[in-house]
Order: sequence, then structure tokens, then C-alpha cells
Amino acid sequence: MVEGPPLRADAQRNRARILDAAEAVFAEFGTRASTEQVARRAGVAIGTVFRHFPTKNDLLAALMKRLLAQLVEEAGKHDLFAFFTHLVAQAAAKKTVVDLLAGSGVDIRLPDAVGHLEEAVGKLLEQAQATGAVAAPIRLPEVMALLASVCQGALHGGWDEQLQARTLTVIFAGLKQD
Amino acid sequence: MVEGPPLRADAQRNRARILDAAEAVFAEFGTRASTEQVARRAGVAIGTVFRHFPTKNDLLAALMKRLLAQLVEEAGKHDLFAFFTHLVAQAAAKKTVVDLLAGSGVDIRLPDAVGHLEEAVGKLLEQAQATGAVAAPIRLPEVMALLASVCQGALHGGWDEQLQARTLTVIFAGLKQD
DNA sequence: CTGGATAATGAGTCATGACTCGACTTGCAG
DNA sequence: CTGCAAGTCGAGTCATGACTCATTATCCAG
Repeated sequence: MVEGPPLRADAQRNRARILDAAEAVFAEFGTRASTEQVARRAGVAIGTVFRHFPTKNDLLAALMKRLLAQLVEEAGKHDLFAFFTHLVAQAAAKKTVVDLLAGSGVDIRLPDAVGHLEEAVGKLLEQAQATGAVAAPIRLPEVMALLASVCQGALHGGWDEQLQARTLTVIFAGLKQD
Repeated sequence: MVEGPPLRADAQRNRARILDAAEAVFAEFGTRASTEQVARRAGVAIGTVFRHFPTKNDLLAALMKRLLAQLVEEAGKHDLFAFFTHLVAQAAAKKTVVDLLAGSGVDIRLPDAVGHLEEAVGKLLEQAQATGAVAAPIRLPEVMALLASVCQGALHGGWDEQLQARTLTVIFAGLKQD
């Protein structure tokens, strides 16, 4: 993470705009959407996008980092079950994260960012187990696995609210008593 | 499903080879692998592939149909929990089905083929509920949803055997008592 | 103000991949 | 056998999309 000299004001503004545009475009069309499309939505020429993010992968990585940070923050506002529910409901909006966590075509390494999310969920798990809401033998890996799975399922399957609820009910029951 | 006159012997052979090659290639590289690659593996010129399957989508649809039929057949050999376990273990090998059921980029409509799978799983569910292995209020949609989710999770997350087992344990517990 | 460094622009390059088509082969009916 | 319809071949077309770079525009330190 080498920081050069600080960015010029216009550059900073554009960088932010590009990330916002990328979030919207990739959420709507998936990570296969073109860089052109992102540039257009950001109201910026394509060269500018590549000045800030030398490759499309770099753009995706930067976006991913931002989105994961948001998730970590949200984790702090919920208990484990509520976090699950919230994520599933948001799955479509956060298509990018789900896609990327799924490793669909693009490879991106963000060990620390993902680590922070695991850490946050780990805390929720501890709390839930302290309350007895989740059975003792449950460990973090399977909770993360279930979280990722159910997000992908919800995203790709186009679940309605009722199906979301019924599916989560099964998982919560499974977590409660192993 | 209009059938023209029967295919010539060599054409039939090639059609089968192409489908086999497609299964292998798409399983290894995902559905983004090129038609060229499939042709090479089949030992056939690219024009031949396009003679049999006018578009890449047609090829994927035909392959999907075959794979789903296999799944339906396998469903008959297992009880519900065993089928889950089997599918998860095979997730990587059947990447294509998972990808396509996930609708990743390609749109394919195979309502009847998917319908048959649902039917087969429906039977397993009934049996499991008759035995008391699965709680009564569970319905087919959430079972299908869980099945799809966990396959995607396993595929994209690269779960090891232990994680597969632990994750499935949670789901099975959830199905047993709602 | 202003000069030079920083940034933006967008037409152009290059690679890839789906799909076409006219020349050539080959299975098979008669 | 043999003629020809059915099938194969693979170089070529076209579209798309990542990335470049010479030119032009904009910031901001002094």
C-alpha cells in the first residue's frame, strides 16, 4: 500500500465517482459489464478509469474492499441471525460482493479484508453462543460457508421473501441445535 | 423438439464427442471457455460444433439437459441426505450444472428438465418425512433452495471434506426439526 | 498570475471469441 | 460401384472489450 503524493482535487472527485459508478453498474449487470459502461455512468472518459485503476481487476479489487468494509460495519449493528437475514435480503443489491466472493471469473486477493469480515462474524457467533441461541459445537468456518452459500442461492435463484424466510428458518434451526 | 431425418453415423459419433468434450471443458474452465476449446478437445473442427449446435447457448442447453437427466437418475439411488452429500461432493465435477442453474451469464430455459429434478427430489422429501427424518412443515422449495445454495457454496468456496461435513450437519439438523 | 506538473480525453491497437461459408470428404441408397 | 446429399473443414468476418498514448485541459505552488 504505497501512497504517492496526495491526489489533486479533481482526481479525488473522479476516483470516488468511478467507484460509485462501478458499484452500480456491476451490481446491475454483474462483473462482466465493460469498463466503458462504468466510465459512461461515472461521466468520465475511459482513459480516466484506467489512470486510476490500471486494470479492470484493480477496479474490482478496490470496489470489493469498500464493499467488504461496509459489511463489517453492518455486522456490528446486528446479531448473527439478523445479519444473515439482512445479507440475504441485500444479496441482489450486493451482487458484486457475492460474485467476487464466489470467484466468478476474476481472481482477487484481499486476505485482510475478508479476514476482517470473518472476525466480525466470529464475534456475532460468540455472542450467539453465549446466549444459547446457537449450539456450542458450531464453529466459524461452517457459519461463513452457510452465509456465502445462502447469499449465492438467494442472488441467483431470485428467491421471494417467503422462500428467503423459509430457507433461513431451516438454517437457524440447524444452528440452534446441532 | 422437431426431429429431422436420422443423422449419418459419423455425425452421430461427432455429436456425442462434442457433448463429452463440452462437459469436460466447461467443468474445468467454466462456461466461459471458448467453443474453439471444446472443438479441439473433441478432435473436430469448429465448424462442426456449430453445425450441431448453432449457437453456444444451444450447446450449453443440450449439455445441461444431459447433466440434469443424470442427476435425476442418481436421485433414485439415494435418500434425501445422501443425495445432498453426494451432490456437494460432486459439485466441482459438475461445475457446469451449478454454473448454469446459477444463471451465470447464460440464459437457458429447460423448464421440464428442471421440473423432473424437482419431482425426483420431491419424492426423496416425502420419503424422508414419512420416516420422520425430516420435519413435517418443510416444503420442497426451501429444500431445492438449500440444495442449490450449498452446491454453489461448495463449488466456489473450495470446501474441504471436513467443512462439507460440518456444513451439511447444520442443514440436516435444521431439516430434522424445524 | 502563470508555468509546469498532474490529470482527462477518446480515437486507436490488439486480442479474443462467436459465428459464417465456400471448398472439400464421406456415408450410404439404389 | 457411383452420385450426391449430408457432413466436415478451417480460414475469414465481425463485434466486443481491455488497455495505450499523444494531445489537450486543469489544478495549484510560488
